[in-house]
Amino acid sequence: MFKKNPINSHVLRSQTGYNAALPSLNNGYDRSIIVESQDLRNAGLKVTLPRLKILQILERRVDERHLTAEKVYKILLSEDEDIGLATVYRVLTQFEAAGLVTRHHFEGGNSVFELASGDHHDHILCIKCGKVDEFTDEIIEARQKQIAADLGYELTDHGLYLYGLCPNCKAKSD
Amino acid sequence: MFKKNPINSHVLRSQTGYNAALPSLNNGYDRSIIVESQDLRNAGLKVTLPRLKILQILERRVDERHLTAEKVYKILLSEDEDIGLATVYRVLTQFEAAGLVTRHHFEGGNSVFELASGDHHDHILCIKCGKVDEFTDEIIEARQKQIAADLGYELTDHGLYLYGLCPNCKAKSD
DNA sequence: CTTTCTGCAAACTTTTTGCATACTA
DNA sequence: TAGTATGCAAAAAGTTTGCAGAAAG
Repeated sequence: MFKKNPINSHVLRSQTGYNAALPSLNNGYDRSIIVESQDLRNAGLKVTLPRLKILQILERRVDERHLTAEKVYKILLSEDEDIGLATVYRVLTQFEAAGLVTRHHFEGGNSVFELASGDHHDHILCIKCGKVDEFTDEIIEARQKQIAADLGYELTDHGLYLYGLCPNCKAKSD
Repeated sequence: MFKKNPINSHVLRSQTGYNAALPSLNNGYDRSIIVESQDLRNAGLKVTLPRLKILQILERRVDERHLTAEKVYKILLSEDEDIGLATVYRVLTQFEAAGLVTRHHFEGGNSVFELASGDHHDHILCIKCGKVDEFTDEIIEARQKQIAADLGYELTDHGLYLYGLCPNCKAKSD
């Protein structure tokens, strides 16, 4: 992996073998390397530094859960991780295949990735600031199923995207 | 425009001046050059051969209303039109700005263009053969507005995409 | 030790842009 | 004729891939 960052390499290596947490190496963010590592193993992926870091970045983003590959890459750079953009794409694609993350194609065409949270939800995006909120609606879900059935389709997936001005931007534009 | 196709250049030129239809030059598809030309003018666009041809292609596709720029380009090529891909992109973008076409980002990220038909509708796509059906549902529309309002958003647009197996593909996979 | 993974660079795909020439009105 | 549009080629932007070296198990 041509690492420049021995500390993080160590974090990774240290937990090999399912041993306990490493408080001294904890950077304040990753409180669950063990859990994350297990997530990776469960997904059939080897535990590697890039995968762990990317997974952590996705988990850490409680406020901005939708990230582009580029954004993930920049976050990695800002944390002095020497992980290539190609690897970010590969890892995110693997995560998607493993069901760990979901890929969306918001307006504009770029892929954005979001930690798969199990529960289905739809999105509403602010066209001005890019804010993304999530919601679910049983009525819409039910209608979708009905519509697919009426048209003779076997529904496998669906995406609902609402676009508009978020409360903040709406206030500013007044 | 560096035309190689004098016949079509002529079609275009002949109708300059709002004169009548040109049956002898009618290729069997474009029954309304005059109407289309007026559509372009109304959109604030000059009437040019590329714009006319692209508009006609979009209008002609009753069965497959959603085309990528690449697809439009290939159709043009197959009709011996000497129109560049860059122009196709430019024209489609202009059409979109003028409200003549709608741009979608179906799964996969590529832009697909569809003639704007005035009425709003959503899409259901076959993940196997690429078939696209359209539908509208008042209940869903109403819920969307309600959800946006509840979240404090001012709704400007929305897209609902259902993915599944169309009746044909479903039958085949049985 | 074997298999899998990663960094890098190069290839690809889709879309946009600059510029000289050609066309519309 | 003035101003806009187009073709071509080159540039961008986003994403994927080949390969040799490195890490995981």
